[in-house]
Amino acid sequence: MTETPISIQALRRLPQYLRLVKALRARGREVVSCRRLSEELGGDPTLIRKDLAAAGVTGRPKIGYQIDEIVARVSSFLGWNNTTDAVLVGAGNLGLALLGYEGFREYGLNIVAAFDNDPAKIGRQVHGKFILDQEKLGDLVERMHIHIGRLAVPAAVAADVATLMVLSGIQAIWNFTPVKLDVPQGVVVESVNLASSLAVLSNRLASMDLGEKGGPYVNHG
Amino acid sequence: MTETPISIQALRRLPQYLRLVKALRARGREVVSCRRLSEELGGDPTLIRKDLAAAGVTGRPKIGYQIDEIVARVSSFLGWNNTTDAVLVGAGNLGLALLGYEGFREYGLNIVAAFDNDPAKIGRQVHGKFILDQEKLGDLVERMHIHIGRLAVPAAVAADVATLMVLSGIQAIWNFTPVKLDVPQGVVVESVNLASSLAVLSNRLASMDLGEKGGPYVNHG
DNA sequence: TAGATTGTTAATCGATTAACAATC
DNA sequence: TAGATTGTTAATCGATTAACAATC
Repeated sequence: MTETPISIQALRRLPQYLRLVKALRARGREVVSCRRLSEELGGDPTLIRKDLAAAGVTGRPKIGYQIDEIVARVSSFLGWNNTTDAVLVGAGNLGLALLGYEGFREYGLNIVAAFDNDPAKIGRQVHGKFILDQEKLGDLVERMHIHIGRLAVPAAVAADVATLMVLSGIQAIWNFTPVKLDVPQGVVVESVNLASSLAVLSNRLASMDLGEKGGPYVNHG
Repeated sequence: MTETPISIQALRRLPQYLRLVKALRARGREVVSCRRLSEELGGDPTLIRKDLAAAGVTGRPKIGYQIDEIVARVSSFLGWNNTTDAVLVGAGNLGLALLGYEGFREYGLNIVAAFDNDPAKIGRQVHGKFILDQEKLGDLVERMHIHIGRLAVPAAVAADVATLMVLSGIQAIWNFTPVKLDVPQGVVVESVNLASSLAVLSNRLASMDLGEKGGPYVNHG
């Protein structure tokens, strides 16, 4: 229990290692070295070694890392080896897309239902999932022991709906709105901040156009 | 031209300041201090001062910052004061949601059309935008002088479609796939990495459940 | 004026990178 | 064995925070 807690940055890199080694495994590879990973993803090999060590993966000198072990340990470290149920709050454009997006399956996240307060939407079924009355969020959360909720409502009501989620028993909010949420201690919020991402893209495109052709190319993919 | 280039981190914070001061302005405020911003968003007041300075905003001792000036300078610094045309490649669930999502208007990004290679989708119109044949991407990009493309195709074809985008003249790819894209120098890639975001959320929820109740609450919203 | 607040330089902190010893 | 690669400790680098001078 004296292990140093992993840094947010390292945590953000783990899924990329996981995805890459799964691809390598699909092509028949069984072991991989840090140098190889670093060539594919960028970043210093030592950094990758530290990240893997933090997730509990150990390699063998001269051999490298067993790909199966990376997959097993990293998946388990992230809690992605068994399925986690979650709910979606907000069945607008963005919300419904998140409902239909298959990509989340890979991460072991299963949306059991969507919630909205629009009577026109309540009762409908989209991508095989029911849209339920927001009022019933607490019932379902308690009954199915849900911990995670994705928030995808209009910005104007984000704060209020987040409060409702917390009162309903949600412990982790995956926030797809641009609003900074104020939640009580014990509740975690992780925001997908599209505006921040676009700011980085706009700025880099602008510097590029201004003739920063000599600068090193950096791909933060 | 000797200005220190702004850090990625600072860049990511700017949209949050922008959003908050716009909200304050809507409530009739005309000036704001760093301390106030820091109380609302978290983070050290000095950091906010440096971020604003990097975007060209100057305040006045004892007074604070003119909200109108923050809005004007930060918007212009990010290039969000005039509309930029962009295209969307990939008209699946996620792609269509991004097409319909109104939130991007605020950032001055206007999607002029979507592209796909599925004959069943080509020619259809969604959210008022046409879905065109992927083959015609180059034509439109050239004709309308488009620089930015959003990539929202299945992971399996992401690399190939990215190559097509680059060949078509796209200079900045906003990447919504989990794939690390390899692009030539001069092309910028910014990825919205949902897996990374979920990794952070999963991990924080897990540490919370393990009884890390004494730890400081951190909201990365 | 006195106090609040900005602007800027210096100190701290943490993440990344480099160096090198251990080892299959 | 010799060389490649991991694991780990030390050095570097950059971002954040603290201190303090300038000023409305």
